[in-house]
Amino acid sequence: MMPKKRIRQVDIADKLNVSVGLVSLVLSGKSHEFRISDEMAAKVIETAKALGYRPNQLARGLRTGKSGIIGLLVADISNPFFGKMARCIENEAAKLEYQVMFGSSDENSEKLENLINTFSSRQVDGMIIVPVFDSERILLSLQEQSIPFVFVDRYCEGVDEDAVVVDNYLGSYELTSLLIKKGYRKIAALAHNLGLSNIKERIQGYTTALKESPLDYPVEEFIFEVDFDQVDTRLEAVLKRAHKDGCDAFFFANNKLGISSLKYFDKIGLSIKDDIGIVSFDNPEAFQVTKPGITCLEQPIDLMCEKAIQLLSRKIEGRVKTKPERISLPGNLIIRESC
Amino acid sequence: MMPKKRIRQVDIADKLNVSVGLVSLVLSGKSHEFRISDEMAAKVIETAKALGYRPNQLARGLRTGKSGIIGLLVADISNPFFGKMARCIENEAAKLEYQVMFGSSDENSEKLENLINTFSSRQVDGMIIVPVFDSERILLSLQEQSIPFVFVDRYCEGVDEDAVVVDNYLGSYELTSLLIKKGYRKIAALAHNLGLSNIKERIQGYTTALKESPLDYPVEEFIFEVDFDQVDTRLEAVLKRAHKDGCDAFFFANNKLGISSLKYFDKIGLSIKDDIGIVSFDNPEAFQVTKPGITCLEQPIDLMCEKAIQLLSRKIEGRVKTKPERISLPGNLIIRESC
DNA sequence: AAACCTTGATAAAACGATTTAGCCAATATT
DNA sequence: AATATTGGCTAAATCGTTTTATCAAGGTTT
Repeated sequence: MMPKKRIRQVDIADKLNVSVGLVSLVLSGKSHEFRISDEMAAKVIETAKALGYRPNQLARGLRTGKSGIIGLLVADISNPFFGKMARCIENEAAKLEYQVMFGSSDENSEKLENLINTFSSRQVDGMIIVPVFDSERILLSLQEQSIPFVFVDRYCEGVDEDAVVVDNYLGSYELTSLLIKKGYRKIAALAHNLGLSNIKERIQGYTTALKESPLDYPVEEFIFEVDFDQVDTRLEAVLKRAHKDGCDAFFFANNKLGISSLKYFDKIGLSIKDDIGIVSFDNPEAFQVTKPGITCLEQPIDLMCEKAIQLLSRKIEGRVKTKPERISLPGNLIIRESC
Repeated sequence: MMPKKRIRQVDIADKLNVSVGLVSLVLSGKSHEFRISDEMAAKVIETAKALGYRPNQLARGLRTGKSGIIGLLVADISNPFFGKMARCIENEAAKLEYQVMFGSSDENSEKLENLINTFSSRQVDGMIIVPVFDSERILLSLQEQSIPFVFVDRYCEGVDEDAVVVDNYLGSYELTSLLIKKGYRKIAALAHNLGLSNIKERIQGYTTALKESPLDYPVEEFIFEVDFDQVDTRLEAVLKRAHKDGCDAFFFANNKLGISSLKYFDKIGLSIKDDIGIVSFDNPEAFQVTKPGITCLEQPIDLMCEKAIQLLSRKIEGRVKTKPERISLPGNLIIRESC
């Protein structure tokens, strides 16, 4: 069986005894603009279809300088939060005829750097980036390469670019206030990296809510940082420790920590709602099916992605814009039975 | 501030007063093969680094005929099962210096066709495909284009290509047998599309286990098909109906149905384990944190992806191979408290 | 009849790499 | 001394498009 060669514009041109240029003009819809006769145009389109022509986007991209690809850089595509994000970005990008290429940084700035560099090498037209800790340098260098990008979920302090995030401060403030209102007396906060912009804001909201409350204890002593790769080794101990120190409620700064902790509470034998109160950022399915359901702050991922692609595409198309925007969208407080 | 032009090989060549060809040879590591002097090679590499050269993969791809991109076509990247898959494919692909571009078909053959066509247009070197119902035609046409691809999770009956799947039959057989052993008398099965190869096998395993058991009722009458887009409208009624008809246990053919049903059982007021027994395919986090935990069959996603990329890469590299393989890997039965 | 449009096409130069054929010294071989 | 070999490089074709400049032929205008 023959390997069957791909059909190129020149094949169409040869068949019709015309030039490649003409074929190109017709196929890219410039017939009228370049006064190609309607009959000729029709013939070209017809044989293109008949031969099963598909444009070679590599060649087209090389010539036009646009690859039609958007790079999506998340911490981990297998995290349902980023999975949802990927899906929303995919949908929005598709509307503008972009394809999405993704990469997971694992919250590691070196990996992020590698990904950014390969994506740049692949001539992506723009990137949607979830920046990680300590990635300022590479992001500044990306700026210098003048490849358009926007931040989502978090931003990088030293890098002045568009960003779309949930209102982290308000969300945490609401979650924490709820715990306080319910009568919990000592609330621990857990986060995986206190250096990230979104986490900082979340801790800020948490702290402020407590400071404004009648509760009076050294809040800072009950903010715990448990890195992702320490979940298996340290999380259980931290939870036990906090409980032993009198914490009767927990604020989780993201879904991973919330979910993992659920397992440990069960193991330790602490009953949620009866023994301890719980609130968390994000709204993964696990929070919806577990009993009691977990009170949480759902992020408007679809809206965030819509905005992000809007910002990105106008950058790509070079539509001017005075200053980078930092868009903050309200989260959705979902009250369940965990507190 | 200047737009700062990208550095090309010719810029390096000009700076050193040599030809582009030489620069290319050096940078692609062919110095020795083409007897470029070590000092020259060193100079090229040095200035490449100094100027911050990054190869243009579009140009390279156009010339070499390899884009370095693998297309991943799943049903929905936001489904944690496919999210995990994406992550594993990403990791395996990275080892071979491939980037991954993804697309979600939503179990829709038209969408799949569009995605396959755009991916083909983008010159992906190969694709990992989760085929959907009624996609035989487009897949055969892909075969004719001689673009390498392998199936994962399911295969398409009429298309003879490599496939990597979990042992669906055995997994379902084990899950169902467990329910039978626990003493449940009437077990309903729910699936979202009985036409898919993996679902067929799962139903086969379920049916066989029942037929081999002392239980004696018309099994076929308790196999329910609830499409993804009918979950909100029909699932609750189906569950109620089955329970009213005497079903005391449920077999779910995938995570989506299992998770959604959990919510409805809660709503209907049926207590899992006390009132009904439950088993499901897949092992999403929701099954791990809910109480009681859901007994399920975990798929070896990492292994499946490893195999899939192996098969794909050997196809891409044209390494001969007698016949397409259909690899079936054993699942991992996880026994929890839901039955 | 010369000058001018108009219409409908073509030819050729890009885009940035890879890759092959070949050139010219200098050295080695017979 | 003539020829072959080797080392080190260059020139040019090529990948499949897009895009601009150009051209031929016919129709209008003076």
